[in-house]
Amino acid sequence: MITLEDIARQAGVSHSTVSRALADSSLVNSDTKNRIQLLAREAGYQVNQVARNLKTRSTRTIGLVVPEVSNPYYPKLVQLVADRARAAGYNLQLQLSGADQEAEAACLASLREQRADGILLVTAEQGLVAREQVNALAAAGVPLILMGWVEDTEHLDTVTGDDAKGGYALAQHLISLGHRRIATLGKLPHRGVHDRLFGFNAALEAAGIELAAELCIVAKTDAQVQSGVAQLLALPTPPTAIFAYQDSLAALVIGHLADACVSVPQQMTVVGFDNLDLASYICPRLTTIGGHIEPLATQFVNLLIERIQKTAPSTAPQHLVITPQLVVRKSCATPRETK
Amino acid sequence: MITLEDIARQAGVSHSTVSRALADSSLVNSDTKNRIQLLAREAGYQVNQVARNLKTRSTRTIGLVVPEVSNPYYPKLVQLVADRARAAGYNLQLQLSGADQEAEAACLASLREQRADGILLVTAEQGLVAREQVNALAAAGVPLILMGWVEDTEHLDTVTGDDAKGGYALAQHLISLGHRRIATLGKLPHRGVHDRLFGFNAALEAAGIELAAELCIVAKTDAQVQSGVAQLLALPTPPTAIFAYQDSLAALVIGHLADACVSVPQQMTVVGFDNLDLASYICPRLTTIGGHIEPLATQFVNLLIERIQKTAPSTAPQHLVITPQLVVRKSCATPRETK
DNA sequence: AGAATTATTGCAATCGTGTGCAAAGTGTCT
DNA sequence: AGACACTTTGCACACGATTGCAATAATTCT
Repeated sequence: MITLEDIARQAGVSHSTVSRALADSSLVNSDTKNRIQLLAREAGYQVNQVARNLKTRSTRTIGLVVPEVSNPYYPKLVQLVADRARAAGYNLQLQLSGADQEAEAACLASLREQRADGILLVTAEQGLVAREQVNALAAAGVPLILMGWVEDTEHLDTVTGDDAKGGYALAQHLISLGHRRIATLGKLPHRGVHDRLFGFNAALEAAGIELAAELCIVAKTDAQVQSGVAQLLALPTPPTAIFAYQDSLAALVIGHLADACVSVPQQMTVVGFDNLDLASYICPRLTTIGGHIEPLATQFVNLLIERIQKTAPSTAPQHLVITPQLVVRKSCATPRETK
Repeated sequence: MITLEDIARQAGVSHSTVSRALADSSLVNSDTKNRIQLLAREAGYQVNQVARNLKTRSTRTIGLVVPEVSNPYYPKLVQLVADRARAAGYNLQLQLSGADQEAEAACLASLREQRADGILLVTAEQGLVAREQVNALAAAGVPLILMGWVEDTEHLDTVTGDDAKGGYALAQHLISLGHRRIATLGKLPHRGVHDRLFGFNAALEAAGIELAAELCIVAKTDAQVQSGVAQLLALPTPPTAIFAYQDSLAALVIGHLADACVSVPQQMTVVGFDNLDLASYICPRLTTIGGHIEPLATQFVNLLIERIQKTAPSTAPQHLVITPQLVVRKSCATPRETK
């Protein structure tokens, strides 16, 4: 691998001059500068960023920690973050913390060892697993932004979607269509007042609709969804609408309904959350909540870069909240009883 | 940020001893070793990998270049590669070359500057855009594996799915169901004998089925798919089956067929390619070609690591080919005319 | 006891850059 | 001609680790 020294020897100057010439410094004679630049280009010189990073104490790298990229929510986020990072001149070091974030601490440790200039940490259902490390990083002054709502993070920068508001809007939509018996299907018990299920239920309560326990299905895997759907259909009075915690679950629900010869939306209304690409792939196209991922990603990266470059208007922890929007498509209808 | 020197001062030894102690070298007294290790842990010392990388001339990082992660094919690959890389103790630097690979050269340059130990390059429809850089890297001895079939790469290590064989199997399946008038819908003119469309058409020809020009639709975007489907349905004798170049296109096709009140598979058979997760999400679940991505990813990473560690059985360029399998689900039926 | 061996430790160089500072060179002005 | 300013260049150190080699201390052997 060819170094500054090699070019210097070839040009008959010192490596300092080559360094300055390639940095286009005004301290070198423009003739020699051109000569050196040409020489370097011909020789195929590529700067050794490792050495540069050591010297400059900066890597122009941001670390992005997400649980996985199998779940289609995350790739969308990764793509947006990667694009914005690149536009700002940063490299992206991707770290996958595992479906249950079990490797979160290891990811952060690795990023810290690599001296990433800043870290974007996306939490999921498990919350903030590596709380100690995050606090240590924050204490050490490493720029770090958290995505997703987690308890006790007032001292950290956070970017969050207003899931509760999204859930609320979704429920209102179903109620306005005339639905009264509405099932929810999703993950384990939700994460408090900032959760989409919480908002959804809040709207139901506000409309005076009872939350029947038999209409709350806990399901994550395809098999669980299948049995959940079967369970709902077997009820004496089945629901007329199902809210799935996320689009991919909604897609599975629709599949299992089709297997049971229940057509969507004629015989059952189904809604999801996140407006992933698959929401417009599947049939019928899904009514869902969307528009939050893009601004989330943008703010996520922007805030981090402000922190890295210390150009943020305030040094106080920021808590950005993005409000998502209802996206109406074809998976909802008025309940069949009222038809 | 705390350094070896700091720990050394605190322990009253030289930084060399600290370095050895943390590397668990047998050259240091086990008492001092323990003392130093404890001290380092308490002080929250994290090795500076940048400095280490410079000295050891290795980064334990592999660069992965993919066009994008919006297209659901790539996240699946990224996930598998990331898991295997982590298992082997390597970090992953993700580089997105853009939907049209326009930034491919920049990605490679960046990875080279960062001194990645090895590079995994995934090409797409555009082929190998940054051919010069790849040849330069290969000449410089940087381990690099190519995924995807591209012309004139006999001198490089490659890992490829046998797309033609997959296409062939798919066509045979449709033929065996009785289909004779079969449309193909996909990207721009295909890439020769290694392409899925090529294999598909080869099977049709082998069965003596004519390839009508009006049944070959070129489409990439949703709008193009929509008009393509409309075009097919408007034919005097429409096809009884449609082969979409990839699963996501098949999903769109199914959506537009539904809009036109054509039910799948009763009135139209549809097949895709790749067996992405969405193939089992959508309704009806998609018959497709699959099983290749996992072995592709595994071989991809394994071969690279063998190259990096110079443990490969042969130094000659390897050309690994993975044969995919037919995955039969619910999107195919016998043609309606014969019912 | 003295020599030889072994166990520990520190010194110093190195990886490839960036950069403050001094030195040398060039040109201008009085 | 000499003082001065300005341009251009190189020296040398630093970034934070790893590691060969020499030096010292501890132990064993004759």
